[in-house]
Amino acid sequence: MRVDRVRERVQTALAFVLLNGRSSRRSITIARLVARSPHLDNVTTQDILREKLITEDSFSWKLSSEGETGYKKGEELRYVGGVDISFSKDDPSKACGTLVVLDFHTLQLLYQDFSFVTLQVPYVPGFLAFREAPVLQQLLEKMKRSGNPFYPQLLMVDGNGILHPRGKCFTNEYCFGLACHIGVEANLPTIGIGKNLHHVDGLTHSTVRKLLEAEENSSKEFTNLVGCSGRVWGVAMRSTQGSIKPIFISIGHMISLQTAIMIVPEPIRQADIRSRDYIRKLEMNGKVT
DNA sequence: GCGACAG
DNA sequence: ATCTTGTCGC
Repeated sequence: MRVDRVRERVQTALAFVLLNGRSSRRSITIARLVARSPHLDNVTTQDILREKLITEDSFSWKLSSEGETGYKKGEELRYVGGVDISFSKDDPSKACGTLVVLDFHTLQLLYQDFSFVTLQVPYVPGFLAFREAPVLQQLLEKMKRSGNPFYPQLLMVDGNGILHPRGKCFTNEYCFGLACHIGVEANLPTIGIGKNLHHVDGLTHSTVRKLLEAEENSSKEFTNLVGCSGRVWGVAMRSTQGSIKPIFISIGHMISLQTAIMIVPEPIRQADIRSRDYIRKLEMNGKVT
């Protein structure tokens, strides 16, 4: 529809202003829209939550790979959670939030839960959390309340962590993606994994492509995402076998990048696959309306 | 000529 | 995100 088109444009313009801190040609109109936009509350919310963000390792467990023996069972990383959302192809507002927990050693599925919701909040670049976080947090809450012993020690999130723009990208102040958001609110270590690049600090498709080619020499598995400011925002990880399209890993909460990249994104993939699979089955049976 | 940018 | 088209990037 035409209305949707216009809406989309406005939304994009709004996001542009909010993300870049500057306005385009339509600045006057946009400024008015921004003034009464609910996104402003979202900005404030992000600012507040970001105060609690921890960007270092802050957990009691250890990775089994770094120690030989001697760790008690309870001290190892065992329960790795992954969250993702899949959408109905028929109705974009109908979605299925998914939480899975895998055994980090065996990658066996220990827990899975789904939640169907109708999302009202639109997706606006930079404010993904306000659309997707609530569902995922509910799934976590539900599991925690039930006293499930497999409650995750670490959560992998389909979306970015600190690789997130909000104005002055060259400072450390403005970055707080979905993974950070969930991590802080759930008080869990989180890792953000994006399948597409969110442009931050001069990082664009071409920039990243150059970065990947620069270290092409041995096609390293991980390539640091270095922005114009010199800051490392995360890493681009090439999917196992010479795949051209990398995924983007950035820290969410209570974990360092070095630790994060040791915990490869298999869990997220599992969540993604299962979620998609699940919603398809249901739609085949006509149980989703 | 079209449109930047997580899902 | 999801579907689709076409093949590539400013």
